[in-house]
Amino acid sequence: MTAAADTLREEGVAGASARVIAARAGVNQALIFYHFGTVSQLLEAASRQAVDAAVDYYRDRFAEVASLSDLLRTGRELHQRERDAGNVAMMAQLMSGAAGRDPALASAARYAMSAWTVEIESVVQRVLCDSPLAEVADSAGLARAVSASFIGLELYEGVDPEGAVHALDSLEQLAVLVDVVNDLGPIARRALRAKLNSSSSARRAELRSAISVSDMPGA
Amino acid sequence: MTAAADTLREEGVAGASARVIAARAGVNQALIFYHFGTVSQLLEAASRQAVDAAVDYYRDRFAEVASLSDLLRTGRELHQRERDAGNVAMMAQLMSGAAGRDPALASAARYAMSAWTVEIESVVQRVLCDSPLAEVADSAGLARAVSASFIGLELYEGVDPEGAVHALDSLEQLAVLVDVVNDLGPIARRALRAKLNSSSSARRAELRSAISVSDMPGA
DNA sequence: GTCTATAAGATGATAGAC
DNA sequence: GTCTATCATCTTATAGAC
Repeated sequence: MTAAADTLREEGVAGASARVIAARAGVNQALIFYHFGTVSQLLEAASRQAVDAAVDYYRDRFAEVASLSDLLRTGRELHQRERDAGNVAMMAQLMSGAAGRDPALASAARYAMSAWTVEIESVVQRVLCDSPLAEVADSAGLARAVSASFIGLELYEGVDPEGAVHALDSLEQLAVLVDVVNDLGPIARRALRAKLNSSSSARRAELRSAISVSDMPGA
Repeated sequence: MTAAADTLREEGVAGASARVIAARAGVNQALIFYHFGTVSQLLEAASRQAVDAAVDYYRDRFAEVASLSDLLRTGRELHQRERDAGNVAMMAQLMSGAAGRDPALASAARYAMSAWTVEIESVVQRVLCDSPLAEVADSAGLARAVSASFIGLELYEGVDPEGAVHALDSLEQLAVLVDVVNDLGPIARRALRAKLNSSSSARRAELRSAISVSDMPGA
């Protein structure tokens, strides 16, 4: 399973054949089918193990995160560590492999994303609960968006390393924006509420009429 | 080339073999090697064509974008259209295939990302130039981050469609945040400047000393 | 340019010895 | 459980007829 995970990380799904993995593990190719049935099922088992280990490692650390700047610092550390470990690359490969309608890889990708978003969501929710950002931030959706974005950035890094660093830097700069709104407190909260009533509710009304629910509050 | 692009979109890199592509085009497999040399080179040519067509289509539309809400509306439209066309999925497949050290696919992925970020960057720069956000937003890095994030979200969508919609919704909600800071104008600008001096310059100082450049303005 | 035929190799998977 | 040996199948890629 270690050999499978390493091969997936370094060679991608395309290079993760039974023979390549078995050679890396120093065993015979037939063993893979004896123990796991198919190559995809081995990759699934290996990635589940890797994701579980990584998420377990961060659970304690996540629990200590109390503020937004804590979150950003932990996030930076997590990204760098997981990047070096190659787990993000592994998830990216699982997801692109899953697009070729491989049920085992799809299941592995779903599991990995779910494991991460569950943890991230609880942290985001805790940190944002008494911030004006709670008005606009949906922690569940946000956790998924953050996870997915990191997958994309990892793939981008494989293709244009300097560009990816550039992109990450600019996202960090943008985090200052969140900090500012947070610090602005009641002023920001009032401005956000006003915005939400004028723009967003119009879109929501469209949505509601589209699904023929007519119990919206009087405009 | 159309058949190659379609196969890449629908079956992924793993399923994009010479025989599959040729069958889709209704021609013989050997023609691919006659015209393009290798399968990867065909995929490269096909993706360049698709990217060029897509970017050309949006160039005029991008030119009309004048405000931040314009940008968000165009962005939403672009995302939906390109998603349906499958171009984001194609880029995702190119990038994950490139991770397996395929030079032609890597080149194709680089070209696609570059083509999009060049266009997006100019729009972002134009829209943000007289906004307080210009203080923290690096348009080049931001354009790359946005492009990469959409790649990740596309892959995620293939694995968990409802979750991906959720993630996109929450990003749209978060866009209201940007709107608010924009509207707050001078107040936000002052708060941002203050933040940048206190937190970010410390990090920049670390970086500068790390690369042994000592010409930073007196603290 | 397009085809048939074919080489030369990789792949997933199984059968059976040990 | 682990191996060897083998299968059918798929792969890229080339040679040569038309």
